[in-house]
Formats: sequence, C-alpha cells, structure tokens
Amino acid sequence: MSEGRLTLSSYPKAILHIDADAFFTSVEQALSPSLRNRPVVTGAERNIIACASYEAKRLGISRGMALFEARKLCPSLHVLPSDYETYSLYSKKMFDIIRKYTPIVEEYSVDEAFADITGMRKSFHASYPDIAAMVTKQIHDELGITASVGLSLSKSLAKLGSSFRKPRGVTAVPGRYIHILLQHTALQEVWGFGSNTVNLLEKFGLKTAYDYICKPEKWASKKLHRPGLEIWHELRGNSVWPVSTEEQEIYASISKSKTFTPASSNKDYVFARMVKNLESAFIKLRRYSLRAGRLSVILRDKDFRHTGLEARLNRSTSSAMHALPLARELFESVFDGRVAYRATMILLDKIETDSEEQYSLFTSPLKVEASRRLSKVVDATAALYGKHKLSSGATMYLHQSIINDREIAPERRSLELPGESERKRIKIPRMDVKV
DNA sequence: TCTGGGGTCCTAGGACCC
DNA sequence: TCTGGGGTCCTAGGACCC
Repeated sequence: MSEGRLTLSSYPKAILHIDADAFFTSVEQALSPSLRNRPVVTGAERNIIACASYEAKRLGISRGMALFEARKLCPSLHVLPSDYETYSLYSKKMFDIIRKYTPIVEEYSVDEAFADITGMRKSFHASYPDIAAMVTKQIHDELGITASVGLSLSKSLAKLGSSFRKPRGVTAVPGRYIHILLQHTALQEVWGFGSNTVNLLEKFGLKTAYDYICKPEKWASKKLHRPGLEIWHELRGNSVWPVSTEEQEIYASISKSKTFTPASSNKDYVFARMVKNLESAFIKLRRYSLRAGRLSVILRDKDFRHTGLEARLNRSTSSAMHALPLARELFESVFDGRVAYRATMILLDKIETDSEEQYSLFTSPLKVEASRRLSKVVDATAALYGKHKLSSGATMYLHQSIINDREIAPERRSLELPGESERKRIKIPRMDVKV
C-alpha cells in the first residue's frame, strides 16, 4: 500500500471539543430575556426547524421537523427566523474566549471548536478538566449561552466526550477510561463513520466503537483505507489529527443553490433563478479574491433528480458576466420543458487565487479590465444596497412578470464569448440528504 | 416532512512520460 | 513487435461533515 505514513503525536495530547448547546436558540434567548425557559425554534424562513431550544426538545420538537408539526406539539411555540449574522458574531466571541486559554484553536463550525491545551496546566495552575470547566464557565458568564465540552487525547475522543452529557456537560476521558466510553458508543456516533461505513462494519458483526478498535490495525486499514485507519488511531487515543488554526481563505469549490416553490417549467423563470445563483457564487468568489476555471449548471426536478452540465471557462474568471454566456449555453442543453424544476444550482471549481490575472494570448486586456471594473461596481453596490440590487438583465424576469420578453439577450450583454469550451454531461449522484 | 445549503477529502483509474 | 517497471498528474465519483 502506498498510503503515506500517519503522523502520530509523540506525546499525550489534551484536546478540548467545545460544542455550544442549541446554539441558534441559545443566542436568541440570551438576547431576549422573555424567551428564556420557553420553547423556541429558529427556521421560520424555511418552515423547517433549524434549531430547537432544550425546552422545545423536551416537547418532542427536533431539528429538521416541519414547522406545522412542531406547532401541533406546542401551540405556544416561539418561532424565529434564523439570524446568521448575529450567530456568527456570537460564534466569534466564543472563539475569542477559548483563545484566552490556548492559541491553538480550530473554528470547526459556527458552534463548535477544537482547542489544544496540551502543556497549559502550569499557566493556569489547574488540571486539564479544570481548564475545560473554566472555558465553559467563561462562555456562560460572558455570552449567556451554555456549551458542552469534551476533553481527551484526540479530536475524535474529545468530540465523543462533548456529546456525552448535553447540555452543559464537561466530560473528561483519560486514557484508562477510553474503553468504557467506546463500549457505549454506537458506530454511527463516531465522527467520520457515515451510514455506508456503519453498514459495512455491521456486516462483520461490529456494533460499537470498541469493537472497531479491537480489530487489528491492518484490518481497519484494509477495510476502510486511510480515513478508517486515522479514526482507528484517534479512537485509541493516538492523536493523528492536529488542531488546525489556519483560516479558510481558499475554497476548492463554491456553490450556490436555491429551492423554489412551486416547481416550475417556465424556462425564463428557471433561468432567472439560475442567474441569481451565478451572481451569488461570483460575489462570494470575489470576496475571497478568487477566480474559477470551471462552471457547472445543475437543475433539480420535483422528484429530487439532478441533471447538469459542466464546462471549462475559456479562462479563469471572477466575473459573472464573463461566465454568463457559457452558463446560458449549458442551461439550454440541460433544461427540458417537460420537466418541472424545484431548484437550480451553480457550482464553481478549478479555483485559483486572483493575485495576478493571467492574460491569455488572445484575450484583450481591455476587456478583462472592463469586466473587472464592472464586478467592482456590482460588489460596491451590493455592499451599499444589498446583493442583487444590480443584477444581470436576465434576472429581470424575477422582478417583472414578463413572460415573453425576448429582448433581454444575456449574450449581448457579455463582454466576451466563451469560445470553444469542452462540455461534459455530468451525472449528478444522489445527493446526501440529511435532516 | 417527499426534501436545506453549504463544503471537504480520498481512491481508483487513465493519460502520459522516462 | 513485444516486453518491463516506475513515476506523476488529473479527474470522477464516493463518502462524510456541519
């Protein structure tokens, strides 16, 4: 096997996993005292629950549930729209608190972080579990929200620890207790084991995480390859996944999708939806000063089937206008008037940093510059007035109900035609659908 | 409840080169 | 015409995460 060596930590690590409890609703409750101790959910904008407070959970309400179902269980439920900007602010504050205990903090998601506190006992005159408790206490004191913390020798074990007692639990798993924790851990609870892996392991008679680490290393490596081998080590307390402090600045891909109701076979309407995704995707691309080299247009029908096409752009670009003719071309091939669509999706990949624009031999630098300036205006307008206020003519359809307006020809608005680009039909695999 | 919106990493296999 | 071994790079698609 040619798989690279695993880098095992040579000394025992002390890793924390901090997981905010019912984060969105906790923030709402921290901000509005009248919501405290009451059943609260967020997700009003989708009619599907994004987060349920513990008071709501006790009534049987859970994430992913339809709002009307939840209301049946609790007519007095407080239903709020999700306010991601505020949650993100709280998230940053929480990470800053954690960084008072160690500089090695990984902002894993909006409500989760890993922290490596190895060697910090002397600085705080405290044991590792005490430091874990101090972190949660400070989060609670300063932000008014609670978090659960796991402390152990690896990220995997710390993550199991934080979910062991929720909410407000601090669970330390020292090496001598690992086997006990794992005997009570079902395979699907292990970070990195999805349903496919669980099914495979069950065929071999495994039931718990403990069963898995009792298998020989070679067995793990052979059945589940490198990721499985890494998990095997992590669960045994050999840290192989370092806590990473690097901030995400470059994306491998950027996608934007949006579902709409009801389903539509109206070509102009669906196209306008797609153009909006295209613009959003490019706005994000430019926010990180990136360029994309490939574009995919994907449509989802009412039966949740996906069809799409992908193509190389004739040069990498950060301009939606440059990409629009190609997007239109792909859309024309994918769209089938007999099908009712429920969502459009744009995927950008082959992403590079935009530090230096590469001018190809046949590209006019003037056009490139013009297109760049246009994008800048779009971004500046978006910053002042909100996204999509300045938009491609193709999205006019969304603002006016003109059915047969053929005058808006996006091609003519483009600064450059895509030229010969290889196109490929992509089979979009069944998407992972999680509730 | 017939269905959110983002992402990542890994492997196998083909193309191409010496 | 057949035969060898070995390396790199790229891509598609599977699997997983929040």
